Amino acid sequence: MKWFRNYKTAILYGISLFVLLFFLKWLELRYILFDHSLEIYIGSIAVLFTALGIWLALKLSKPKTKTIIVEKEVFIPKEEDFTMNQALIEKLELSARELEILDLMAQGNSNQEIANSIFVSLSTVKTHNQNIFEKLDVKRRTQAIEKAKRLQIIP
Amino acid sequence: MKWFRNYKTAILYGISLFVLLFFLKWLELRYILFDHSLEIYIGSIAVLFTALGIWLALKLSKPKTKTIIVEKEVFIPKEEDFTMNQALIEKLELSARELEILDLMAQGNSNQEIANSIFVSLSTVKTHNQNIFEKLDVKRRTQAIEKAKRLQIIP
DNA sequence: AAGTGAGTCCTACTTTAGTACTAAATTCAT
DNA sequence: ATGAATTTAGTACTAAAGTAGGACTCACTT
Repeated sequence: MKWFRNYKTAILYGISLFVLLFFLKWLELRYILFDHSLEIYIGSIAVLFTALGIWLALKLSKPKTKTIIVEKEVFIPKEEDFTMNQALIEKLELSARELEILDLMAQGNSNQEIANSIFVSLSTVKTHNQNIFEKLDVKRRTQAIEKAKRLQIIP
Repeated sequence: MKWFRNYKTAILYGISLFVLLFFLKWLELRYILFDHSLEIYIGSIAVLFTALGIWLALKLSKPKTKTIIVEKEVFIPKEEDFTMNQALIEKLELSARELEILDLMAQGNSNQEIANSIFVSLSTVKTHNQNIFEKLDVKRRTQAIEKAKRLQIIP
């Protein structure tokens, strides 16, 4: 009987309307000598347009939203749990290009391979490396990779 | 009088409807003789009852509740989620010494540093490296580190 | 006792990485 | 438009890494 609870008022309205129309009909029969079909027509109009109004309101009204925040433990896969430590990157003053090279470095590429993939010379990669090592305060590429991963600068 | 409170709006609506219809009836009695006003009367009925329907739906219907469940990701620090892929290590035939060196390598140590820390010569480390690279099918230490981490051979 | 595999160490060599500069073109905000 | 930062590229050098052999010891197995 859930539907009844939900539409209780609507049903009550319907019943009251029916009773009311019946009462009016009775009034009409007793006091008015008018064309009966007109009254039925008017009543039908009223009922129909009330229904139309209800339908319009229900269909067009914006639903009142209730936001329930449910905390759910999500096991984040390793490749997804990486959130770049933007603040740290800025503090270390690592440029976008340097990060790009750092990433390629961590993937196991040689300087020559990095140079080829980003279309610059080997010299340029080496220069970037120097800056990266200085900024990260490391001596070797392997240290740079380890530190960058530990500091969440690269995945 | 609890029932009155519960169905107050419905009753009030019923009364207002009654009053309204009575008023319309009165209007009808006064002006219905003029045929040209019938269209206006019907139109008024339609508009009024549409409005009533809208009002009824908006005021009396249960508010539509749209429940938005927001799954809040709770960061689970995977402290020691590293389980060494023992099966894979055996398949790759990596010895304990090789794993030890691989680990030190991944921490950013140079071959000389590795040699010093495990009290062997640089040559020995290099020999181990050759075997590690061959077993992991890589060309460089950085690739070895990347692959070993990816395959969960080292943390 | 011979064989095996892991670990050790070596020489000699090539390749790659890294250092220490210099310097120009480009980008970008003030 | 000017100055700072970034990106680019170079030379010349040293250091480290990697390659390709060979060789020895030791523990363990067959």
